[in-house]
Order: sequence, then C-alpha cells, then structure tokens
Amino acid sequence: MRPHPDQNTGLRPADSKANDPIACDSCPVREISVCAMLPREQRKIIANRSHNRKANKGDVLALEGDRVTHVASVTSGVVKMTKTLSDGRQQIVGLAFASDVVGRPFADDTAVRIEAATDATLCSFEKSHFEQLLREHPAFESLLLKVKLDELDAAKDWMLLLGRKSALEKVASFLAMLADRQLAPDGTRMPKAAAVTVELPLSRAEIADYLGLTLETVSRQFSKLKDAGVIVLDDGRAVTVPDRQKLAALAGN
Amino acid sequence: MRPHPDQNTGLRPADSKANDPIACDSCPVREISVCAMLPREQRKIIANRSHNRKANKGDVLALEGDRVTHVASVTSGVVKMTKTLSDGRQQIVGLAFASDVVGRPFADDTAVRIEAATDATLCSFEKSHFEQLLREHPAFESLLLKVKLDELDAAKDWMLLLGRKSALEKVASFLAMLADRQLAPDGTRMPKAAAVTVELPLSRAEIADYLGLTLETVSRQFSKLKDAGVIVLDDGRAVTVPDRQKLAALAGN
DNA sequence: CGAGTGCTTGAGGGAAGTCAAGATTGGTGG
DNA sequence: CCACCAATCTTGACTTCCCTCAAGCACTCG
Repeated sequence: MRPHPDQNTGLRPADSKANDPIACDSCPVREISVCAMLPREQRKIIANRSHNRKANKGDVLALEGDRVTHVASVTSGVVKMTKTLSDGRQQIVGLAFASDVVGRPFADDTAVRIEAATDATLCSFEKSHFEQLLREHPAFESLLLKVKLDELDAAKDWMLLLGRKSALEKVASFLAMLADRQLAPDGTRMPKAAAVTVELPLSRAEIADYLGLTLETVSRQFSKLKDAGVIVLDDGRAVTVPDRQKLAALAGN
Repeated sequence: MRPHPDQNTGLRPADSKANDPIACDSCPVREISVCAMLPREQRKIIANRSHNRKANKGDVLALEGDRVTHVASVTSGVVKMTKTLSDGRQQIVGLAFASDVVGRPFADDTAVRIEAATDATLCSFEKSHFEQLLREHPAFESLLLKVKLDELDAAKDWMLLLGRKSALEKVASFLAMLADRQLAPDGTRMPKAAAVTVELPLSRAEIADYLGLTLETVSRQFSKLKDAGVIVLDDGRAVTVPDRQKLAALAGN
C-alpha cells in the first residue's frame, strides 16, 4: 500500500463551535436519534446541554489519540472515522450518517480520527454532560446500548467484506448499502424495485479507504459496473442504480 | 477464495445444556464479567436465572440467522463468531474469551454463527431474563454498554488490520494480541519484557479465517517469523514469544 | 484559458491465492 | 509399545488479482 499524503487538517473543535441552543422540536433527527427515547419534557434538558455545531467538509473534529471532550449526534451530512498506520496507510472504520452518534463516552481518548466527509451539522454535548444524561436517564442509556449493538453488527458485516470479498463485491456492497439507506423524498425507505440515485458522500480515494482498496481499483470496478449496466454514472459523484437486485447479487453475501 | 468444506455441526443448544445452578461466588470471572457490577446480594438473582453450560470444541451454539434464545458470559475457553458468504467463504468476526458476552440481546436473531473454538464453559441466561436484568439494574446495563463500546473499538482495530495490513503484519498482530492478553499464573498481566508462551486457541485454518487469509499463507508467515527468531514453534499449537517488542514492531500500527 | 483537482485507463509487477505434494502430529487398536 | 491412519501443518510451483506507476481526460475556478 502506498502511504497517504497529508490531508487538510481543518478546524479543531473549539474553532468551529457555534453556541446556538438546539431546538429539539425542529431537530431533523428528533424521531430517530438517541434523543427520541426521552419524554418530551426532558428534551429541554438536552436543549440546555447541547449546542449546534456546523462542520465543513474536511474539518477534523478529533485526531487519533485526542482527549475526548464531546459526544455528538449527527443531524445532517456524513462524518467519517479513520485509523492510520505509522506509514500512512489509512482505513475508514466507521461512517456516521444523520442520527448516528460520534464520539466515545466512557473513555479518555478517541482511538479514531473524526472528520466531516461532507458539510455536516451536529448536536454536540460535552462528554461529561452526555455521560450524566446516561446516568440519570436509563431509557436514554438503554437506547444508546441498542444503537451500539446495531453498530457492532454492522462492523461484523464490514469485517466479512474486508476480509473475504473481491474488489467488485466490495464496491457493489458499498453502493448497495448507500442505495438501501437512501430515503424517498417523503422520508420513507425506497421500495425495493425502484431505481435509486445516490449522491456519493465520499471521493474515490475515501471509498478505497473504506473498502481496503486503492483508488484506481475502485475506479475500475465502477467502470466495470457501468459497462455491465448495473449502475449509471450520472457524474463522478452521483450514481443511479436502475435495479438494486442486480447490484445486490454482485455484492456477494 | 476457496469455499470452505462443511464443518462439524456439533450440538444444538438444547442438547448440551446442563442445568446446574451457577455458584457465582466461585465463578472464575466473577470479578471481571458484566456480573461484577451487581452488588453481592443481587448476584443471587443471577444464580437463579442462569445455568452452567459446557461446550466441547466444535459445538455450534447458534447458526447464522437462528432465533436468539440465550445470552451467555464465557467462563472458560474460547468461543468464535463467524459469518459466511453463500459460496462458503468464511470470516471470523469475533472471538470471546473468559468474561466476554456472547449472544445478542434486543434482536430476534443472530447475524453470526457461534461456535466453541476450544472446550468452553458458559454462564447462560435465557435472553428474556437477561434483558429483564438489564432493565431492572441500570448498573448492569451500564456495564454492558461499556463492554460493548470496548468491543466496538476492538472491531475498528480489526477493520484496520483486515483492510490495510500485509499478511506478515496480520499474523504478527494476532500473535501479539494473544501474547498481550496472556496472563501470568497469578492472574496478573505479564511484564512487558518477559518471554510468553501462548497456547493457540485456533487452528491454522481458523487463524486464516480470522485474518482474511488462506491457511497456507498463515503457515508461511509463521515460518517466516520462526526463521527470523521472533517466535519459537514449540509445536503446531504452542508458540513462545521471546521478545514481544520485536513482535509488536512487525505488527505495524 | 491554464492550473488544479479528481477520475479513468493502461502496462507491468508483486503479494497472496490455488493446487499439489510431503512432513508432522495425535489418536487407536493390534 | 509401536504401527497405522487421519488430520493438521509445511513447503513448493504456478496463477491471479490487485497494487504501483504513469498518462491522459473531465470538470471547476481564478
């Protein structure tokens, strides 16, 4: 593997923080985030202890080994978590979409670098406040546990992909994952048959880092899928999947 | 990848269950398992709701897609969790050692096959009882959350390994992991300098499935490490590491 | 319009996979 | 106790998939 060039260091937390109090009632993820478990009147507690945070694409929210100061729920955009070997080889070990939690409660420092993959907004808590919420509201803690158990299952799927799938299967799996999580305009999941257009939140290089490949190999698999008629490359960053079944078939499993 | 041959199907849960009540006070993992968080008098609750379970090497505790009926804490031995692609390619996605929890609370069925990698004993709960314990004892749930967050961190490390490390680094990492978790006879962790002998809980084929390699490649890396003097192969299953620093250096990171 | 960035494509090489013997080990029964 | 057999592990020769290196192409933006 070729080591990675140094990347845009972006803004550190203190710089890009915006202390607008959160309006939970209009929060775009209020029904699906961990907060959803709290009874309405207790959301005030959240509002008082959290703040909105805007991050621009490329902004680094935490470096590998950093002291953990905040825990946040993603309200829009995509945040990536990466780990890096000493010689620069890099692996994306997690993607956080809207309603996902980033940051590590109950640990002194992060084992991962946290970075905005797209422009993003977060509902951010000071770590100690977040942990206090967990202690005081078992329903909140319980929901976080369920969320993390789901994440663990997803991580196991990803381990299968990284360890055993071919390059083509990896790319197909990645696109299938994005297509499946794609929501119709009304917020419901797309019907299984319908064509879906996916706006890729990652560059070719980032997809490579996610799949354990090189950018060139990723690009070649995109071309292969295009030639096979499984995807349409609207432009570099937007992909249409006419038939998700066909894509899923190539994903292995 | 070559598909795997079918493996010993072993015993299903109902067959190998032994209903001895658990003696928590003499439980080998009472200080480190999730149970440790419960105040002494509440351990009775555990004793009443759990039972000892012996599993022989190769016994299958659950198949991929099985309904989850039990959640258990490993009290001795090693249990492996695997995922399999339709053509038989296999990946070990988790190893549970003494004090680790296997089984999936809050889900209808397992996403992984659970199998004893060595002879093992477990402290097993009916899933509904386990979930009830979590609900009634926030401290218990809280500890489980912390344990699962640690597992998630470990999974991320493993994703880095699977996606980006060379075969030699993978094998070195695996041996380093085992050496580090090896305990001195008195139960404390070994001093960093001391030579450690590790009894491998997995066959070459299983190590390959854990590392995303083939058995032949694993064997070659063992030979390479032996020739380099980094390890001594006492026999096929026991490895001595004279200098863990040297091994760690080869593990990458 | 030229420079910069990100993506695609090609040619060649190398690390790990595949296929195929052997070598060890461990268990079983004569 | 030792001979035999099956299972596991090691080693070798060859192949393949993906990585590396290197152009060339397509946008975007000053």
